[in-house]
Amino acid sequence: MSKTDLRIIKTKKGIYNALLELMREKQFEEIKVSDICEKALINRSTFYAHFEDKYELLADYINDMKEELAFELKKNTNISSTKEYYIEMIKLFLNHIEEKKDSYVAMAINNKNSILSDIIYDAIDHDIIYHLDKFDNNTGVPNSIIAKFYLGAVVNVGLYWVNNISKYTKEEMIEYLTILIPD
Amino acid sequence: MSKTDLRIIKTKKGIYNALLELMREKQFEEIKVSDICEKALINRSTFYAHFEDKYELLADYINDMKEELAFELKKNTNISSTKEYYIEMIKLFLNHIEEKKDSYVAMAINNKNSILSDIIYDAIDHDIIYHLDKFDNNTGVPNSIIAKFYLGAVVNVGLYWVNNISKYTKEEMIEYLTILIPD
DNA sequence: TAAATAAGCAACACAATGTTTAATATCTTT
DNA sequence: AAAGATATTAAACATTGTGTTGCTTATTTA
Repeated sequence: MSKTDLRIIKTKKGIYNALLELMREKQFEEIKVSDICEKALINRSTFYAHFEDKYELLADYINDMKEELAFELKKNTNISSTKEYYIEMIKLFLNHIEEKKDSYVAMAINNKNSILSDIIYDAIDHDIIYHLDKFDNNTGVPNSIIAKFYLGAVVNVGLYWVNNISKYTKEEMIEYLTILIPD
Repeated sequence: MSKTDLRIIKTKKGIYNALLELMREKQFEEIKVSDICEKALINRSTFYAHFEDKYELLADYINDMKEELAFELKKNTNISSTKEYYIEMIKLFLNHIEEKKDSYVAMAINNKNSILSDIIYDAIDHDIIYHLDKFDNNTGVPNSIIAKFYLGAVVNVGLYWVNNISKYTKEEMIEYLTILIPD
């Protein structure tokens, strides 16, 4: 298992950056493979050597973000109570947004949050249901629906923050969500 | 101000239906203008007489759904309390999904809920903030964030229902949401 | 430094888009 | 029901972006 050729790493990184920049300017659909190549300073055939098309490129990018987020969320070892678990999750989630701000904001600008939702839901959804199943539930509401409810709530607030990231600090956001989530 | 030519109404309707059918089969991106025309039994130049491209077509369709939903939600005259307002909203919302099931399910199948979220958020968002501003808020959390929180929650549960519409009845969904929303 | 391989270049076929024209069908109006 | 208006058709066309290929050049690895 030899390491990847430096040139490959370099061009791939260039392609990703070009995509990100372009997504800040216009909708993904309007972006041409040739635009990406122009910005990344590579030949078009080089692009096709690495990706089938721009959709695969985006999928790869999204997948990376998804994996990174999922990796971060795995750090949540707090299993004392449901509420504490949620809060810890939220902290990890907002931290990650703050760190990868550029990617998140570009996605938010570009696609009306839809891609972002996909990323986040996929990363969190399973984990949360699995967690809920470990606790008693005397509400009469199926766990799957409880999970969707709070997941949707937190993600939507998170997205709002991505779109208004200068308006509130991360600490304020955590405080607000802590209040809104019931004990 | 004369009324619209019957031919126009007919072809536009045909185009919308064709789009809907195709979206049940494949992703919007994969759908060609010529596919739509083939299914709608019209000439391609006719399509271009009505729409700039398939994106405008989809935008128009989405806009119609948005307006219909917003129209339904206006029927919410319940201003007694915040909770009752929410519940009434949810009922109108789920009713509308049930009535326009075909459109919603096609969108859900097709685009991972992203388009749907746009439709619903846009229709509800303003209304909900406006409503919240009329009541006292002693939680310490800004109204805009409270709105995003519950809106995200309800919409996400709604989307889950769209994707699993046979699993629970509308009445069950209303019951669950009534439990999850605090007094 | 030699061998391997990634990137560049240029030409290509191809598919789908969007436009235009004149002929034809359908609708509206009187 | 006929005349006039206009939406639709069919066919041809230019254009654009895609994806591929064969060959050359540059960079990296070992």
